[in-house]
Amino acid sequence: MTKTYNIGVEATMEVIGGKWKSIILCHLRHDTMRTGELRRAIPQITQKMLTQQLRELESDGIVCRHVYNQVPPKVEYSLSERGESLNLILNKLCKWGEQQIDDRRANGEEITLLHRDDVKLQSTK
Amino acid sequence: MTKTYNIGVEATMEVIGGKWKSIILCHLRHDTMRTGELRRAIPQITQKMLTQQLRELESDGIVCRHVYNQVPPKVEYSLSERGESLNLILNKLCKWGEQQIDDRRANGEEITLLHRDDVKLQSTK
DNA sequence: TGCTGTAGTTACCAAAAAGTTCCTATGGAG
DNA sequence: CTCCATAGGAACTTTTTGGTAACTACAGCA
Repeated sequence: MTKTYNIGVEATMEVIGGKWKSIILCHLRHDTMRTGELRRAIPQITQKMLTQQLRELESDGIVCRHVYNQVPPKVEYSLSERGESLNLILNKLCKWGEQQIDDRRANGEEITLLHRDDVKLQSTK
Repeated sequence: MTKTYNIGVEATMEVIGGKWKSIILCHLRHDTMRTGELRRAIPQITQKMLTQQLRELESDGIVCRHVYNQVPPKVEYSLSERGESLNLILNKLCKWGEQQIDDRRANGEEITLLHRDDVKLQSTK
């Protein structure tokens, strides 16, 4: 009945794993975003997956959902404090991937990165 | 035909995502390990998944596979140079998860972490 | 009146990931 | 001779994850 993890990384991947969550979180690093903005920022995601993943992130305490009571609906998402604590990790995950893509292209692979991240790595302190 | 990523983190998660890969990699941070050692270190993994994930990590250039030509067989796995470049990220993924587990337990959840990571975070330089 | 944009739900289906079971080969221990 | 440990493979099933299409509500606009 007690939830058991063997190693910390399991708990982390439970939160940021899956096809979409880390991507959504990377976008939310910069701004608070509306549902439609997120959908346009992640063109391949469907409305269903976007909502579903955001709901899970919300119930894990990673993102905040702010509903404006108006029609047509307006809902904004942003990183919670707990979500912000992932910023450094998200930055590094982006950078590492960019580096691999560069390496692979230098190696002759046909591979493209559409949006390079311009976030400066914060110091680890 | 050209492989396209929208954001760096996609490429990273392609490599370390899934239920087992990040766990395997965390264990290999410390030592070169034999197949059986890994299997014992990750009790819930099956032989099949272990082999499969290690093969994928190998073909992504993250781990090295060293086969000793002897009977009974002996095979060792270790992080490649590219794999080592994930060390800092893996450490942070572990630490973040541990922190969350602590928070959740402090919050009354029944939750256990069997193996706390004792790796010191390296400086980012 | 009918169309648009918004955020979301639902039922259903497909694909990917993971799990189960049984199989291989062989030197050495007893 | 039999059994063990080792690393892995093959066939198959189950579970999880992701995708499709059709639907809601309502203000604003022409």
